[in-house]
Amino acid sequence: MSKGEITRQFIIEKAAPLFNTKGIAATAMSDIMEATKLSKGALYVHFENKELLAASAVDYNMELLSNKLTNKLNKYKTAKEKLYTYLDFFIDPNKPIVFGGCPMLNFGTEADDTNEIIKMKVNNLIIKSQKLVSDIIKEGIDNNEFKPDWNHDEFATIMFAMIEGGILICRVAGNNNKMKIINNNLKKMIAAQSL
Amino acid sequence: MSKGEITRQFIIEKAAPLFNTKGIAATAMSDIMEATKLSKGALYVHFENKELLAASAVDYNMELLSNKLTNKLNKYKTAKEKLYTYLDFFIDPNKPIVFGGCPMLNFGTEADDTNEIIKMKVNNLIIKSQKLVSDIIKEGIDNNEFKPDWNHDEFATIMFAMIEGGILICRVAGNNNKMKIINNNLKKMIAAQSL
Amino acid sequence: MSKGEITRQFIIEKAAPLFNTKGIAATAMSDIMEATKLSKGALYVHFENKELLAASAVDYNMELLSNKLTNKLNKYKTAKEKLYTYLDFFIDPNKPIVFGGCPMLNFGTEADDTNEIIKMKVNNLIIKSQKLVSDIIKEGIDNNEFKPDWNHDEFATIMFAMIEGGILICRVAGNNNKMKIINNNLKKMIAAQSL
Amino acid sequence: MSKGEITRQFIIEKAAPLFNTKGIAATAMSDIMEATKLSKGALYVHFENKELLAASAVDYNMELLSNKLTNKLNKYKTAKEKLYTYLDFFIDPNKPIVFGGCPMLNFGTEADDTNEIIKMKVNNLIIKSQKLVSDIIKEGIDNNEFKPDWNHDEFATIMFAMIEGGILICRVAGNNNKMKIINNNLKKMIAAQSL
DNA sequence: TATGAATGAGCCTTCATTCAT
DNA sequence: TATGAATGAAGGCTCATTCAT
Repeated sequence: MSKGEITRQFIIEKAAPLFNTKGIAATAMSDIMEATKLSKGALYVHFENKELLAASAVDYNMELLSNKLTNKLNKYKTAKEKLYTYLDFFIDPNKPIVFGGCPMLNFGTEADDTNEIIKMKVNNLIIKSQKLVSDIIKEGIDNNEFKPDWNHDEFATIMFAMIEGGILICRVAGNNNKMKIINNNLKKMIAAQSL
Repeated sequence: MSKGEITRQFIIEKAAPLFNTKGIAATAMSDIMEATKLSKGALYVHFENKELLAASAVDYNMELLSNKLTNKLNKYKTAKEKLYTYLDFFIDPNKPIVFGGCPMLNFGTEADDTNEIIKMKVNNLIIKSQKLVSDIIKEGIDNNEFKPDWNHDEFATIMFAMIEGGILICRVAGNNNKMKIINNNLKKMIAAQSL
Repeated sequence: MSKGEITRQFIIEKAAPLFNTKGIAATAMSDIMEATKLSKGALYVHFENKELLAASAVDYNMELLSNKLTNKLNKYKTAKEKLYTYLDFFIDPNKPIVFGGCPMLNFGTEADDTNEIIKMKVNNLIIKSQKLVSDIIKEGIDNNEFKPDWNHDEFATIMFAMIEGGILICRVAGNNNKMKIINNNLKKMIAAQSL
Repeated sequence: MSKGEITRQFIIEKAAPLFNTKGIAATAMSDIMEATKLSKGALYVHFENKELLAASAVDYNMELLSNKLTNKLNKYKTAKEKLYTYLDFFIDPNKPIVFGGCPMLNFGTEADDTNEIIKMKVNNLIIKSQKLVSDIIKEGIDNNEFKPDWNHDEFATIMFAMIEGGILICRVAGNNNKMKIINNNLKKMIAAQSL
């Protein structure tokens, strides 16, 4: 990695939590200057404008979430264990895995009406996330862990939606009570499909 | 309503969709001037600062949603009908009842880390929304529409979370496909508890 | 004149000599802030952007020149006197009537490749200037001051071009020697056509 | 020419039309980077700062004009032919010999109030240009082409001024109509002095 | 020589807010 | 109440220039 690439990556890593916390519009280039201790000009050496830096930060936040989740899931073998691990991964929205909370939720709601590029980035990960769950279940069906007629696609959607909704509820409430209920109920649904 | 109150209300009505669409940080007072065709000074006669105007706009958006929903629900008698109506009320997130989409989702994600007052406002409506569903079910249980052991509180949470998550998915996707699945599955869960 | 119009005019009057001296590109809004002792925001209350302010300053400089010239000319009756007065009006390019020198020359050369609007403004005054001279001669012909076959249109062009070229030479030289020669020769040409 | 000198010359050749078109103030080092495809550092190896590069570009533009003109003139023998060729050399200000138009006019008007060094460079060429014409006429007088009492110095000034003024008029107008008139009249004046 | 990362002053512009009218 | 002129901090961005490599 060249010096430029190192700095570029460094900027992204410092900017990502800012954007995910305050939002894109409310994060100023001067906030990123402060966080990186870099000069204004240095930021613009590596990013043509704020929008492109924000887009990179969105990517970074989403990849961070994806990678951390994938790493966790890879430690488990059975589909059921994987699904439970997935659910527990999101159990504490007030102490989130990615600083600032779920980037799909944060950037998705900020960008839906105003930023087509970021909207598409978020959409891609939302689709990928549901596919991940759906594929785990499919695997579980093939391994005779789950009932063969379980509609894995629909359940993946339901599970994803419930988790995101749960994150919203809990972050706004300031506690994770409702996520525990959601987590519990999803586990029950999974158990109900287990053989 | 005095003339002042009329103007104040007029400002809120024009500002509310702007805040709900662009977000609070990205909405400038000049945007509201343009939308209302009022002068800078006129805005500040009625609202001490942007934050208070934003707070009023948040209230307005949330009340608008609440009222429209309540009005719809009041047209139905049975709990089941009410629940189904509730679900169908959110069936089209890309042509939302409140311009800009669900204010709980929009303002909740923007405010969770940065604006305690708005965070609390959103939290109150989230709680109220779940209570509304929970109470409908309770009533249904009393009326022998639903099984008496249905955990109405938990279902209200699940239903709320799934709808909000569904809104996110659909607005970002640009289509309502996933909400149909969510709607369908929730109706099945309700039917499963019906007597 | 409303307060706003007064301020607007005041800004133009202070900005005009700056633009005419340094050029549009080299004149910063901060230069105008200093010259007017107004705040940055105040400037933008009255002018949408620098380009529009510059355009107004160009207009002002050109009108100033036009008006001063016209006033001078109006003091004389005969066409010959008017032409001589016109020539003497431009006799000292290093102490120009309009601060910074001839705006047609200054803005014309800066704008010809880069700013269509200003280019057109300058073109209009150049045409008007030649017409002014041409019309004076025509009047002189009608009054039997000048030979009837004098090509007044062509002479107006020649005279205008020679004056502008003379301004260039003299401003760059730092003295008015060459303008005296030009002035002299033009007067001889006029005398040669006099009856 | 060493490699360094080749690069230096290359930079000047690419920068010269930019400066002559946009003006010195409005031409950024980054414009020159783009035009040369050279790095920031490479530019500063060859030129201490923008001002010195601009000065070199001014020189280059003026020498280019001078050389092209001299080459043309050298093809002719008689003074009259030379004068006519000189005039025709400037017949099309909207498709100028030097890209961006006459550098004396462009840099003279930009520099007169702000840049003493460039002002002097322009002044030198203006003087030299007039001397060139004056010397041609002097030669013509010695060769009995022209009347011996023709004031060659004064005519050189008049001719130079008229051409520069004509360039201004035509570039701003976007057509060469007036230069044709100027060209024509100057030729008539020359013819009037021919034996 | 040449690169391009880094600087920081300065650019034009927008912002929320104040206040005389 | 309402206007809109005025403020000045802050916004995103560009500039000429420096310097380690």
